Amino acid sequence: MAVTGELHDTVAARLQQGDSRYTRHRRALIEVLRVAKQPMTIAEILAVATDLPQSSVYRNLAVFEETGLVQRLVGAGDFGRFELAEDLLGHHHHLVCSSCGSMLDVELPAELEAELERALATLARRKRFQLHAHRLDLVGLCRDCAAAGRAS
Amino acid sequence: MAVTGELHDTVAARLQQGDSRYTRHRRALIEVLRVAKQPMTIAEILAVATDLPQSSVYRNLAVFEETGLVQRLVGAGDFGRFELAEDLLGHHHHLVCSSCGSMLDVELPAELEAELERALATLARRKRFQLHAHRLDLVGLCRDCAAAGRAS
DNA sequence: ATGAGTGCAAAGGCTTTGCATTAGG
DNA sequence: CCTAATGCAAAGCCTTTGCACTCAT
Repeated sequence: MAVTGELHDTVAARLQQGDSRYTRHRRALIEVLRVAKQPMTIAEILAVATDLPQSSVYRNLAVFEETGLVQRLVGAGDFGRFELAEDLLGHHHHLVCSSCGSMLDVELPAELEAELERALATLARRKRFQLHAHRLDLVGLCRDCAAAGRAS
Repeated sequence: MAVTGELHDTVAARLQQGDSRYTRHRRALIEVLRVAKQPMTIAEILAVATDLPQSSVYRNLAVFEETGLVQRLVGAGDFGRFELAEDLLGHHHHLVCSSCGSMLDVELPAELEAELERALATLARRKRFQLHAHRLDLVGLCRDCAAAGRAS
């Protein structure tokens, strides 16, 4: 969505609106998420950014989540995974590997996505549900795990 | 899907295949899930079945999950929710309330469901992903929370 | 300056486990 | 009978917090 350079400006601006500061650690955290090809667990983030103290990561992810800059997902394992929010990354869905727990971003064909949205809106209306968003995950084995032949 | 009476037989049979027993507690747990109109958290289960010790609930849900009789879901809050597996309950999706965390089962129009499945299969093939299942959640405000006007 | 952010370590809270006991088949 | 299941309480583990210090604006 936003160009690499723009991202940090967007984040900075959004944070300042809430009297929050865009500190070195926060910048590093956003950078980790930007570079990642997939939603990350906190453990993964800590492994990559060894200089970030655990508590800062937890606290800043919470701040980002409240600010709507980052969203928490849940894949196959039991841990949450974090990625940049959809308005920064664009709407998409996930390939969730039930063997290794990885999550990969994918986009639906625009046509289907549009039809799905229409249908869900209708369904929500019928159920008196105030629809804000939808999540669609494909669950199965990622390329690597399928090749490795493990089925767990 | 299965008629009420059949359910317990099905569960019993499935458990016996794995050298597991269908005990009083397990029966009670399945019954709680059967009666529930929506996926339940462990706290909710414990509140309803006050005679079930916590550790039994945890252990038995784990057993059921491994046996494929129950599946764990994650809604809006941070807790897992449990419901009978799809082959017992039928394929469906969820209305997830981001205010109160409740989850309600819903079915997609069969036509759309079929088309969605076709499209996802194609997508998976293209990504070399071995698709086993999909999850689709509608996120927003349930009828009650929307009426109450709370937006959190 | 001056309050948000940080860092360490302690506290918290849900979940899992150990072990002796009970009960299902 | 023999092994799985149970129940209590202890142990685990990820996450959250308290508090004094530091840095961004």
